[in-house]
Amino acid sequence: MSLAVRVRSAITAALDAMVRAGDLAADAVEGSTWVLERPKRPEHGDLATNVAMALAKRAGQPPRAIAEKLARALAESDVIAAAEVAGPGFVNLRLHPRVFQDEIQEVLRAGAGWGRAPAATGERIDLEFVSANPTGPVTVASGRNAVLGDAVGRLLEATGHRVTREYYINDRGNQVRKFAESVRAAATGKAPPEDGYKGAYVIELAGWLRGAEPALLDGDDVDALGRACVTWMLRGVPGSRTLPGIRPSLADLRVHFDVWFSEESLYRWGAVPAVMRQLEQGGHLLRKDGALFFQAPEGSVEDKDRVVRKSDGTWAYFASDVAYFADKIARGYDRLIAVLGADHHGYVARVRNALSALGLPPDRFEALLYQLVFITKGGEAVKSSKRAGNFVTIDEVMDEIDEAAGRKGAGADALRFFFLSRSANSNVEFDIELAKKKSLDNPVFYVQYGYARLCSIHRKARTIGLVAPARAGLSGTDLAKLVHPDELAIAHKLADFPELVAEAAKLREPHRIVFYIQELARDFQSYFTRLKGAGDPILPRDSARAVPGWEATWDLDKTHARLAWIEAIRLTYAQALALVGISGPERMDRPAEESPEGAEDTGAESDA
RNA sequence: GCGCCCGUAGCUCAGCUGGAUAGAGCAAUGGCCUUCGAAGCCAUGGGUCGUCCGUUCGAAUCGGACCGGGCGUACCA
Repeated sequence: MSLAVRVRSAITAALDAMVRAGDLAADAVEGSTWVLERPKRPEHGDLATNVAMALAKRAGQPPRAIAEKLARALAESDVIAAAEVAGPGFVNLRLHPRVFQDEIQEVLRAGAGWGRAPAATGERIDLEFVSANPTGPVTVASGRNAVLGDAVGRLLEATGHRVTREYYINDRGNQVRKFAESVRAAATGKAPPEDGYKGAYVIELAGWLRGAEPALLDGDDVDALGRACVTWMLRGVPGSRTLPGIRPSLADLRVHFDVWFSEESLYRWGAVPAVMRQLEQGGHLLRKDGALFFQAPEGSVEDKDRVVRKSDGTWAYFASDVAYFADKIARGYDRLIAVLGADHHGYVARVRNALSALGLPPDRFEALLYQLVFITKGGEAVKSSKRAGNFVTIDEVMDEIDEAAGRKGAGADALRFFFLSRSANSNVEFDIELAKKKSLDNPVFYVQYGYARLCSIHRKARTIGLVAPARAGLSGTDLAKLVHPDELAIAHKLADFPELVAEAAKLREPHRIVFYIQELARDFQSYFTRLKGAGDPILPRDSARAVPGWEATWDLDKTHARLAWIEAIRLTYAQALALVGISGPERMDRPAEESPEGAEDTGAESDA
């Protein structure tokens, strides 16, 4: 049983006892809502409750009077060591160390399942994210979408939902046509068309298609060429750094999809006209100025009429979107989540209205909006545009950081941490120069270093013949040896983890996990360093072990208890990192120091 | 104009389903490595929580008005 549940039931039992003793009216307790919270200040106890204040009105007693009686009644409990009344009527609780020690056992018993709900007990969720136009590489701006969507997916899975990760490929329409025309122009050495794509990758793609798809390049089927371009954009050009491919780039970020859904396929299967016919039969389409509009349903204040077929006879993107969402619902999901930049927020009402018009449940659609990423360079705003070809790709950022850290994947870790360490509601400024220059200052490395150190303690323990009891079961380990206040406090923090995961998943807020990891890392590092200063090492030092008969004076039980505790921390840490897709390295070597400027450098000035 | 998001320390951000003396990282200053990992630890300084009004025993948190910023309000996607 979890710590919070144990404490809550102790309070409930005490309230019941008060009712039986006539100290409290039964109907005051019935249906009341009160909270158990972590006080900010340690003097206020391990936990505190506002129950006395919450009951005061209905009980017809002053909060402090109820609190006093509750504190006395709690004295009977075996989980609460002390209860005292404070302030306007808070009851501050101090728990028996045993409660925290038991929690270590809970963590170890749960193992890799710690913090996770049983699988496949929740909803079937379709999670659509990224879905960036396949007319350019993955930019840092899309990276935020990718990382957020992926982390939310991990959270949803951890809380028992079945998640399909989906990328909607806009592989038709104006943008793709323009892209194809730009590639064709580049292949023949011509200037790109007006509003065409100008990046270096366009030229690279053209060169590649010259070998791979010459017939398409020279033919006159722009749509077919467009599809080929999209295919190669997704897949990447072998060996190219300019065109690594959307799919491999995302894979480097540890973002994977179950479904790559083609917009064009909705037309190929006739889904768009079918859905439009249905809307028309329902009287939701309106002809105006030679175009066809979707009429927002009566009473929907949110949105106005939207074009579905332009006056030139082509379908607008909104037509395929309606068909797409209808298709998703037909696939039987309980919930459709789309991760969207804030610039798409108007889209939410549009999709909901269309679903209602089709007689489908609009509430199944949920938008997860995040604020936009502003790219700057040395503080100056950079206008990012795929068409103009000036953008920052996640690959260049990841490569740069990988190199600085001397470890493949460090860039993905840093990027993920950067985007996930703030709420989706806050704007992000991404400074290219800063990101590259200070890449090793990213707090993710602090967090990872903390993980590596936990692992290192286990390694060291093994070399002197000690094995964390956790790994072989806890039998014989006396967790009562964990008495250091920090050890109990950290155990308490571990106890918070499952509830935190549930909360973060419910709110779709992975940044909560990131903050938790940082706190856990800090708490342990602080404890560890201070323990060293206090001359109370976890493991016997080499010099101590050199003395014959050292075992007689060493408290081996305490060491075992601490190793079990460390394993519980490591496990929680690993689970938390996995939830946000950040790697937990077992070792981390400090990257080679840059040689001090000019130290050995008697040669020419650089960049003269 | 209307709609959504934001305004918290010098900077970047947590905290916002109401709780006690508002937190972290970076930056600044001063300490701490002869053995378990110093990418660290400890300490100090730094805040009218945009402004005003309201609700409440209690407001950074809820409501209203205003100020400032971002985004949207396309026959672009």
